[in-house]
Amino acid sequence: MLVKDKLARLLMEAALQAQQRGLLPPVALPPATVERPASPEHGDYASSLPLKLGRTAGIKPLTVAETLVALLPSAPELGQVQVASPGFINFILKREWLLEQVATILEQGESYGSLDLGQGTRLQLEFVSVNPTGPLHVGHGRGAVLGSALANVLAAAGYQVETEYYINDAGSQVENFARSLYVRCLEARGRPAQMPEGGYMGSYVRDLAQEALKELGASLLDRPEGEALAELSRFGLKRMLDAIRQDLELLGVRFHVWFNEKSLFQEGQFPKAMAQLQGRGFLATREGATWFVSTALGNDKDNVLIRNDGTPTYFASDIAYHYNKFLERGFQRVINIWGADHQGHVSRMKAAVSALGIEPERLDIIIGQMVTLRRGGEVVRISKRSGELITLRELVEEVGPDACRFVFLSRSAAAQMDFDLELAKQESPENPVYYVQYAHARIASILRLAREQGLDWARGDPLRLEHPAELALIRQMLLLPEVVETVALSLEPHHLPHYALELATAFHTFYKQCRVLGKGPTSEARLKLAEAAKVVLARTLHLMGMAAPESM
RNA sequence: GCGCCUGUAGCUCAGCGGAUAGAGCAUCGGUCUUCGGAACCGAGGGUCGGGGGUUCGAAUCCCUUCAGGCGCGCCA
Repeated sequence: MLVKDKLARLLMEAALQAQQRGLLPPVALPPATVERPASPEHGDYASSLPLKLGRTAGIKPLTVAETLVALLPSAPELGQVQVASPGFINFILKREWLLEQVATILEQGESYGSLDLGQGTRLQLEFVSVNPTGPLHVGHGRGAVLGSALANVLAAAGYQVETEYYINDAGSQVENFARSLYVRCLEARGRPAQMPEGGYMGSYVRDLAQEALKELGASLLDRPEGEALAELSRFGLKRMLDAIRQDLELLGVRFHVWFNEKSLFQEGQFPKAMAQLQGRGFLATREGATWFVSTALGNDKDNVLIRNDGTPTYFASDIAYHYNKFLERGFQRVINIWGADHQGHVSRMKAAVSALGIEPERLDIIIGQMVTLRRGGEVVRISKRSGELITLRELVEEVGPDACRFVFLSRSAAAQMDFDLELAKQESPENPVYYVQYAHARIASILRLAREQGLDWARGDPLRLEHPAELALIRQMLLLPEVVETVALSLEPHHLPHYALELATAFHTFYKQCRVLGKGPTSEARLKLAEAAKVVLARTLHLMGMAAPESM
């Protein structure tokens, strides 16, 4: 149990006691929130419960605070407890307990920070899911990093996580792509042709056309158009998907499952989902099309599911897809990470899910806002269907995967972000990314040296630690489980890099002030502390999907 | 026009009901005979876009207004 939760429980016990003894009126108790005060003068944890309770109880908050403190049960974690005006209770962790945690962390090793919050809940996390009709760009990278880090954290928080990439291989964009490719093939053989409306203009289509001709043979173009298109579609999709997979791999992003949209139709999910909607009265036929009556669920308009030419819309397959996630595969929770351009899709997807009879709370949709890419002062527009683009691959190759991950992660998904390529590169030596990794490498180096010098710190006793910088470092280390909880509950991984920075700072400060290597009990204790700090740093980096280097 | 997101230090961003608003970068000044200086210590820099309100208390909640982004397809 997290320390803050334990303190909250102690407070509740004290409050109940106070009510039983008639020291507090029997009013409803507000939740005993325990938070981390901004200033260290206010202790390790603080609660404003007396301020809240004071109002409803009609008693001076300061008096409430004193009453609660007097009745507070003792606990091994708990050192001093102070009352502060106008009605705060400040908790200071017991020094011995704090120091014992060094050993606890070393025992837990890489599992330090793990929680049982999810209790094995089966959770599916779907992200990236870019149409396989072009290379990944910078914005996709953001979603990829967000998703993979979140998957790590949710797994650490006790969820049974499955990550998935949804391949849109059935829609009209795929046809559009195949046709664009076809046109480029014709052109390459000196047979001018007209690009389709909204065709894919990127130069990669030309390159792909060359490859297609080489691989499939130029005779392809003499076959009936339908056959050629089908052939090119298969070829193009395969190539694009391979490229996408490789690009993601470069960023350290992998998926458990690559799910084909087509399979929804091949395996009968689609009609089942539609039947489900029909049976629950959410379908209507108008103007030759089949509509989802989302207005019945508070949406501002209905949406077409099956066009009057009989083909299903993207929304319709997405409904079948979610039918499959929840009802066929039985995930208890589903999280989708979408780009800002899917904003309008959110409320109707939620409506669709509840129309299928699934509690909409089981579906979370995270919208990752736009990434504006800059080279120096110049803004680079990213567009897939036309013009040139900065690919994710270029970005990763220029900046490196760890720096990419760190930068993407440190902004909240809801905020648009600027990614300045020049800065990210040029910044490298002064980059926060390296600052954190450097702390880890530094510890590794110290421990190496210690071993070379034949030092043995196995019996080092952390209870000997007393320097303020040592205690501050331990306090930072103890925060990791809370950060994991925060991220798992809020689905906001951006807390991770900020924590990593604070942890690294605490270590560097300690290192500067406290000589580690040497003989004697103090050194042995400090070596233990450094080793534990390394564990926490490594875990934090790994949760972010970054390397924890032994040397740099 | 309507919906969602965002306006916090020169720049990029945290903080999203609590006690003097934080970090990184940039700027300026120190540390420099010991374990990796990719480091440490310190300083300056802010009417938290503006205006109302709720509250003992608001950057944080509500209303309004301004600015930017993204949506509002029988595209995905």
